[in-house]
Amino acid sequence: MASLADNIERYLKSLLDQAREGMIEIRRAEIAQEFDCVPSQINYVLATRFTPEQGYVVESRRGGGGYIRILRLSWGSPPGLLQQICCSIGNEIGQEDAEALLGRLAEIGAISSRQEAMLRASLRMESRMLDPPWDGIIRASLLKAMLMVLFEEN
Amino acid sequence: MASLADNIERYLKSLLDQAREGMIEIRRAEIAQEFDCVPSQINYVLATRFTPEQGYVVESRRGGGGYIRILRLSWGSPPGLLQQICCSIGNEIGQEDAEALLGRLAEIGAISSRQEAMLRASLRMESRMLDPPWDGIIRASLLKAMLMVLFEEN
DNA sequence: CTGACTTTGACCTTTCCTGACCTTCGTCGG
DNA sequence: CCGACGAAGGTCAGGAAAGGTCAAAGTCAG
Repeated sequence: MASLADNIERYLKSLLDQAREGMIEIRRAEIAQEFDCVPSQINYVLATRFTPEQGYVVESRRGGGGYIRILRLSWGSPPGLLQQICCSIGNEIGQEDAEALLGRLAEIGAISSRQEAMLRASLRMESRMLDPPWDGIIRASLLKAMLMVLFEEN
Repeated sequence: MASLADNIERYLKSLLDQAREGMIEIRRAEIAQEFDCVPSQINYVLATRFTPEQGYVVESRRGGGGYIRILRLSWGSPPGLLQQICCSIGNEIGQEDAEALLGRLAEIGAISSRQEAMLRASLRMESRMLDPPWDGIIRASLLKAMLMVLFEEN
């Protein structure tokens, strides 16, 4: 059921969980061999699941002794979290960035996966109904409203 | 007479009953094959019988390893009340009706007064930015999304 | 007979995976 | 010094594998 890309993603994230400093260094060819796939599959996974929007930074070096380094970005202290998020949303936000943000929130446990699913579904419904530029503007305001209400525990 | 759509609906709901977490993940093509029908019949069933108003949220992903995920909302207690509210909102709602609804939710303690204030502010912003009929539609969508997320305990 | 609900199929979009070919970097022989 | 070579990683396009959309045709109760 889970695709190869999903499995590689999970594996890399589990490595990140174990690692201190939220950083790991891998050899592309090694990972590819472990999962019995072509090396460029690793690039695909990195490009689709480890973007800055999703909270990761990837650097690499070619040539002999080359490597790929993955950093997991962390948000600052919980007190200012909501403010940081709202700031990063801005006045408008694209569908992909919005969903990446939800994924990130779920990953750090700020929202449950059920809440993530519902917010995602809401955003998609809203997306289908509106055209640019309204969709981005409304999406941003919807997201901020929902997060504010959600984090206002009680 | 039980139509094919009815049978598929019953089947999916029985899967949901068995599943923990009130969530199942299916492959469209598989279900279609089990019922010997075209895959798009599954979309029809989902679109007509698993809507948010009926207490369900559907998420999906395309492409290789794609899936369809169905979540059943718990709606907390008392069962039915929030679902009724959600239904009563309909496809669109006026600014006044929406604010009245928020007032009632705050009165019965379903949301805090801070939450009420924030939602009210959000609704007013939408109103200023959108013209009929979009404003009513987006208002309804935002309200329903909020109810779904807020009353999803856990 | 008519309107609402079902069912189907043709065509579309998204996501995944691979393989051929390209670029960068270290190193080693001349 | 320096240029060829090997060992990384990068790019990109194409084909395959899902699921989505929409409108036309079918069915059925009233």
